[in-house]
Amino acid sequence: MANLNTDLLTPSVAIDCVVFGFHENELKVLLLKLKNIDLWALPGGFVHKHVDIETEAHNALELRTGLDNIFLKQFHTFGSIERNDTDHNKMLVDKKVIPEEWFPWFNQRFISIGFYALVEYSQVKEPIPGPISEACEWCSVNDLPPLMLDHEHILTVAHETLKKELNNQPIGLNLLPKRFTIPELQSLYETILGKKLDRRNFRRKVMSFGILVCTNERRTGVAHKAPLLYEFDEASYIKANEAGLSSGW
Amino acid sequence: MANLNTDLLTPSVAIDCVVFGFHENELKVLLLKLKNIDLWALPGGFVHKHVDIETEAHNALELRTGLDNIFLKQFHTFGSIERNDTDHNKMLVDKKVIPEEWFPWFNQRFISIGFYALVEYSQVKEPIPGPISEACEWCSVNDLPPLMLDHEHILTVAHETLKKELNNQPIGLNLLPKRFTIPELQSLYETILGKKLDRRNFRRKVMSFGILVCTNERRTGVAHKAPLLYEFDEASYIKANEAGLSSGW
DNA sequence: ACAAAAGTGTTCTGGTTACACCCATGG
DNA sequence: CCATGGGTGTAACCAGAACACTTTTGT
Repeated sequence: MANLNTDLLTPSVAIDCVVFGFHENELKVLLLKLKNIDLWALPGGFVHKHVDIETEAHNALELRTGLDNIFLKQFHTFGSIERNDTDHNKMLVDKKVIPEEWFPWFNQRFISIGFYALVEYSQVKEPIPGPISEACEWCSVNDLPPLMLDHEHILTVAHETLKKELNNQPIGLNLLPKRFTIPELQSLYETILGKKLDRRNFRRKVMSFGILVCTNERRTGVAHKAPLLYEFDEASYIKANEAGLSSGW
Repeated sequence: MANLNTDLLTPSVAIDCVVFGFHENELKVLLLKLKNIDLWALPGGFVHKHVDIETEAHNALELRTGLDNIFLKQFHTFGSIERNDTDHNKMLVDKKVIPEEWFPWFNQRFISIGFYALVEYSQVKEPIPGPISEACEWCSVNDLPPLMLDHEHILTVAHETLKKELNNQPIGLNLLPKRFTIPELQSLYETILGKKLDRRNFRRKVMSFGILVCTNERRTGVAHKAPLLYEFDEASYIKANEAGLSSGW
């Protein structure tokens, strides 16, 4: 986007991606730091006229993470008129975050389609900043820098959605390395939910989903008793994802 | 929209509303029949530049139903490039569904934000057709006429969403008259879910939600034992709606 | 009186909660 | 050898599923 060929883009429509990762028992989000100013933004972008919005979201994330097989899900579309803030856009020009020529495009009324993504933290070697940013970093959800416009709100809604999804779907395949221990999986759940769970009940419940395969190998080198390593059985995992976990009516 | 002042509209963005009603034990949807052609469409429209998308959806429905206090919820945004179909739009011009001047606007690449609405069937006295339609009618979800573009898909996704929402939220306040019997509420649930439920278990479950108030009056005039009339306790209903019903983690 | 639908209760089962206990490992 | 965390078991409890019986109404 060193150049902005607005003829190729769908007017009024933007996408924003909330990319979740998990590292050192913290839920992280991938954020871009804008140039010349202490303000951060969600990765995202505009929608080319001939490209599906889902594809465009994938492309945006591939540019930032280098990964091309990211779990992505649309969760909400943000269409308040207050998202459009001329003063904010003028400021972006003043601070040379965006060139002046881009002002008219940026100053449109935008509707933004929110996606959330789940990625394995360690697979993102070096997050890549975009044309209007000077850094791309993982930030802890509990300790966010100042975010532009309504991006903090978008992030919150994504997090809420993720919490709810835990009741309907298994989670972990996209956030954990191939092999992991049950306590690590539990820590992921606890981190997303923001509360402690009972060890024994957690184990029983996730085992009952029938999506975990024990590899009879153990994580070595750590203190205390070496925990068993598990993998997801991908076929069952996908099936559980489609069918859903909860009972209901 | 007898006139289409495109300067006032947000390009590329449309909204489509799936309006559910309940009548004679059938789940109904409000549909518009296009002029001069046997093709139906969801109510919806375009988004004015200075109007929130939620407000715009409300306005669209007020125009069709005359109601201004409709329960509305965004459920998905449809952004496939295949939604844009030039042949289809040419056909609309040929058949004089839309005037030729409108063709360029209609033939844009559109992203459509889907909303579903729940309304009390009997409160919609006479559904009102719009500028490109000659009729506005309730159609049974199980017996749909031919729908334009991807509108059947949108409708299906809305119905799927509604089914899932039944597990998290109480439903009925917006679909039933003020007073109703438990069997009527059950019939609503059965209709949405498309399956039979056990009378006794259903009653116990909905009563446990603590959102129903018994009026000690009975529905008279019907055959067999006169059932008791209930009302929703709105405060509890709203609380249940926000807090959610299922337990989960 | 009888058919049909409303209203109430009971059992059985499976999942959730809240625990106690033993095992392995690094320090 | 002991503190710490991993792994397993179990009793109490509650919600959902399946089902039988009584009550009330119109015909």
